[in-house]
Amino acid sequence: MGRAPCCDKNNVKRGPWSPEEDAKLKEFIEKYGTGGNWIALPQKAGLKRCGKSCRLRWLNYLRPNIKHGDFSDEEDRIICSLYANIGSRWSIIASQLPGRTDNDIKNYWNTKLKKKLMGFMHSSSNYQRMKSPNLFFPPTTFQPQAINSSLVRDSYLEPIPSLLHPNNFIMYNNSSSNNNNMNFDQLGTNFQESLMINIPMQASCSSSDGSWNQIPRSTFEETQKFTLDNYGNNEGTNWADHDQKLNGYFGNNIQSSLQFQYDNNIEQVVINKEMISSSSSNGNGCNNNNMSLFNYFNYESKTSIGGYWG
DNA sequence: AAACGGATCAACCGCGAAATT
DNA sequence: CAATTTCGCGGTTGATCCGTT
Repeated sequence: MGRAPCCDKNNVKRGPWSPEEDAKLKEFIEKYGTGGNWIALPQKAGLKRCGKSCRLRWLNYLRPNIKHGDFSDEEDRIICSLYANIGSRWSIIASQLPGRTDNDIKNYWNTKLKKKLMGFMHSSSNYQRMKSPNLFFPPTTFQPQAINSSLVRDSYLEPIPSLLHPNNFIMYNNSSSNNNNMNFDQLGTNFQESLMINIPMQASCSSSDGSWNQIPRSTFEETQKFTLDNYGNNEGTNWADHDQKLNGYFGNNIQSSLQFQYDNNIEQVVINKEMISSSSSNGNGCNNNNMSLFNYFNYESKTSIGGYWG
């Protein structure tokens, strides 16, 4: 036996809303509010609609100050950066864009922005410009709104300096128990190449829930180049081998970030690294084991975006 | 002008979480 | 505390639009 339906589907109207229905719903809510009960609302308002349908119509279309139409470059930047950091948590992303609904942003991402981003990444001229991303995407003036979710709060409370700067996409989870629960999203269907690098934990850990931190940005002291190999590809992923290989490159006290380089038709990843202090435990409930820095690459199309897990 | 196919977006669905009984 | 109800979210659908052949 399945779940009981929220309403009698035979006796409710479905499909697009008429102007009359819109007017009824709007008038009722402006007069009496939702009463904290969407299920009971349609009957009170004289609508032959499911409560869920009323809620959706109000939230996505009728409530005041809804913004429809084209998204600005600044909104694009915010959406991309947040998506890269927290994935498809549309309601949280919407909370950072006044007037935009989660549904709108989701549709916009799926139909336009994702392609726009891919197009950008496919352009070799832009690829060159990515070497100096801040020239292409000047620092944003974005100031995050208050966020209630502790899960994501620490991931992006800092102003995001520029879209597509690799540092913006890097997240790590310092909870070793979650290490096998990688839940990354991939933009392209042609995903072929991944890279995961173990990095040590910072000496200090200020995450409120002990689970999420953002890798700090800093000046890098040394640059190491290498060409992506087949480690960690989508079929037969062997992260352990890959981590071991990269640990061999960098040792235990190296903090790394990634940049891209595109020379002579060979894609390379530049690993920027710096020495940081580390210890086995910092006394804040964070440990240095199983730290991972994660990025992945659509190697064939020279496309990259960050991921997350948790 | 008609047929076709991709793009768009409002709306629906089902699930887990939260609230209520 | 368990059962039930409601909410809120993210994924998906399908009607419509629009450009191309």
